[in-house]
Amino acid sequence: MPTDPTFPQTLAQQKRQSTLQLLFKAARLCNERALERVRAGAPDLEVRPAHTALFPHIDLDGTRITTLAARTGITKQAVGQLVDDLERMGMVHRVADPADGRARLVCFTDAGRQALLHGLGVLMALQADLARAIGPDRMDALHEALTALLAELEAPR
Amino acid sequence: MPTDPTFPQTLAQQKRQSTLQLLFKAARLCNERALERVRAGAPDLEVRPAHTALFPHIDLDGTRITTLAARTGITKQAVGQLVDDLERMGMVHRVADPADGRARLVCFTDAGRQALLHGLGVLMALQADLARAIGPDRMDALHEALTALLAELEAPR
DNA sequence: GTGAGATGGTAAAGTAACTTGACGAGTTCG
DNA sequence: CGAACTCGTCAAGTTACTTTACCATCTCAC
Repeated sequence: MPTDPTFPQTLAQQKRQSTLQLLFKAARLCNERALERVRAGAPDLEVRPAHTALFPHIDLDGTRITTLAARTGITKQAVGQLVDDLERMGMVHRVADPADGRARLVCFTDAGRQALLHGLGVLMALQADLARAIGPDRMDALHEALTALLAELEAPR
Repeated sequence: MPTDPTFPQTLAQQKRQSTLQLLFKAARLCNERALERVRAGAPDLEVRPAHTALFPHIDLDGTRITTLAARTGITKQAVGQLVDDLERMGMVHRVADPADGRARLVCFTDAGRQALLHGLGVLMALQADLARAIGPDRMDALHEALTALLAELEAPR
């Protein structure tokens, strides 16, 4: 019984909600769902959202902290902290970069690679479930529109 | 499997990126863009993303903290903190709820209403720009797909 | 080759945006 | 009336970052 049954005139409830607001909300909820499922599959897993956001940017043959920072759009210090966590969990390890004495490469361990595949599977399963719910055509349209949107958003200005 | 040459180098580099990953990225970038524009319009504005997220849920005739918490999906304590900030900035004020001695209604000040309209305008302008860039049809499809997706995501389980 | 700067990474502390837990004042209902 | 619930706040903790400062290494012009 959260609120009165009559719809309040908040600006969140205009006749046609802003598409961008929909986008924000959908992203938040999808993220929540995916994490729920990951945790359901591995109850004592202490990998947090920030860590999973890093995973897809680590190359299989290792990636520098600085590169990861550039790819994710956060500072190298922040990446360093996340890598510290992941190293403690045994998901990645740092190895010296043979090409540069200053640099170190963040590499997956076997456990890390396995977790990566598991996470990817969960994401794809969630996507499949959602596609079934809203119809594959809508999901395709969503994919197409988002691809175009990202091309525009990432375009140099 | 990791040595299989067809295995993607990083998850971000698959041939067809996960639609959900696209969704996450698009949301993040849109949010960034919108904030950029708001700040460009009002350089010394100290309203932060968390505050703006609260704005659209405040009814014009006032809303309780508890109601705001339910609408935004965060705790009432967190809402209380945000309202403290907004009150200090002169955007909202708390008035006693005549219907319930425990409750207080969060109401906009004139300055708050003005800021609300400004922010909404920025969001709509960004959306219009993006629609022009990717084509109105794609934007409509995006809107339609997201609406369906949200209906599914918010459905009680 | 060598010194000036750029680059890779770490350390420490601060901040934003939350959370959990405890609690007192006010309301509703059996 | 009293028990149970609800509204809001205070306090402390957590997550996910950031800014500032710093050293080690590399690159390049001279």
